[in-house]
Amino acid sequence: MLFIDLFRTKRNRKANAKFMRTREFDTRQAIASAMEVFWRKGYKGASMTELLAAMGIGKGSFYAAFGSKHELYLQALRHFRDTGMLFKHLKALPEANFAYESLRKLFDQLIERTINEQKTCMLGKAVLEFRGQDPQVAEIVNMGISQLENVILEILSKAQATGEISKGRDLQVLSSYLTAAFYGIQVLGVAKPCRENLEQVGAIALSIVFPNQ
Amino acid sequence: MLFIDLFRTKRNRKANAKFMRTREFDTRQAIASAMEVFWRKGYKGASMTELLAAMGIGKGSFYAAFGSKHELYLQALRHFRDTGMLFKHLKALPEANFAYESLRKLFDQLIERTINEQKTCMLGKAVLEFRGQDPQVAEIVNMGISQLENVILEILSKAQATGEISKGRDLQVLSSYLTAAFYGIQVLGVAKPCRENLEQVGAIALSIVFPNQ
DNA sequence: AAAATTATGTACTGATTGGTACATAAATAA
DNA sequence: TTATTTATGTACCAATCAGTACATAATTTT
Repeated sequence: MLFIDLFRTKRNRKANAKFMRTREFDTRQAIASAMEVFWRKGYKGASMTELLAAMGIGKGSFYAAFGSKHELYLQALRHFRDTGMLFKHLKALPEANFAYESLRKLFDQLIERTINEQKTCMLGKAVLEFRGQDPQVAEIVNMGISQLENVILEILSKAQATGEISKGRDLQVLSSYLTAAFYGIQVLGVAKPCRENLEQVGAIALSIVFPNQ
Repeated sequence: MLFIDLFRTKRNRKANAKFMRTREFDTRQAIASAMEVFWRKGYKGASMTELLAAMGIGKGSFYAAFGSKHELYLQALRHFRDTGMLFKHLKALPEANFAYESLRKLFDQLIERTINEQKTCMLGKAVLEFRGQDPQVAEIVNMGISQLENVILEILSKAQATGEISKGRDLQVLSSYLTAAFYGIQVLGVAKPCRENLEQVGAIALSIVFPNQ
């Protein structure tokens, strides 16, 4: 309910209207579908025609519900960020015993996806397309990347508590570093889709955090 | 002369014509100007109107000389690659004494540019925009990134010869790894333009290659 | 100077862009 | 059933897209 209200626009602002035709599509599902298109094609590369086809709705419904292509893009970016598309399993495994294992899995899945689907993190793609020029995009992306850093930081913190990582190390910087590696592998991976090479690169990136593995 | 011939199109195919009006613009300079626009805006984001304005030529001249926007983009990408835009100094300093210094400088300049101009490597931007879908773009980018890897590899090789890097290490993988770091720092840098953080990340990335620094 | 050839600028094209206007359909409260 | 409100589909819009056609300007060989 609260979720639905977020998407009410000018024409639709009376939240507790007494008379209204019910919406025939699921807003969340429509955003998810649009996200897939933006993810593949980027903002400029995705046309309204394509987006509407993917969402399965008409122009009338769309502009009543979302207002503009740009607004839809922001929603799609938020959806990507809030569903943690590229690192779901990290949150799903908060009790994983070994940080090394978790992060190794993160990189392995990343490499797999990069090579098989040429799908890179949508936030990274947005970063390069907008170069921080669009403040709204910038904020969403910044939050999303901080989120990834924090998830990694949590893992590293637990590892430090259990002794898997030595006490003196600056985990804040290490999580930034691993995040950078995360994006670097994607760019390199699309340009040169060689699994073996990427796995070696990932292993080196991790070896600085876990010198004993 | 050979350079000019590369840009002859259908209308212009008689290479040794006896009668011809001389071209009023410098092809190379025009490509360089177009490159700046593509670099900032991407392929889809750059309109012909913008490109022509930047190049300072009219439609007639343009289509006679280049054939299409896509063709111009390929030329611009090649120009970017062949002028080594983002790592000029690495080639300028082949006799640098210490590999660590050279690479440190590479990362410092990269961070500076990323933060000040939000300008990331055009090849990386092309990678994410095209996702390896355009074979011509893919080939140019692949070559360009290999070029960067090779420049780094050369530096590492010399360092291994002088003992700055120990004998047993796999330099091939290390240069791929540093290339990934190179791109990762850019993505992270545009998303979160914090110089201190990026410098620390860069230092960590290098520390695995030069554990004694 | 005349013939030959290419370069350039301009007017134009059809297709596509994101977005609007609006008539109609659907839903509910009265 | 009727009044009220919102959702939906369609026809339409101006602006912009990349690209063409072509007349004219410029250059060189003859």
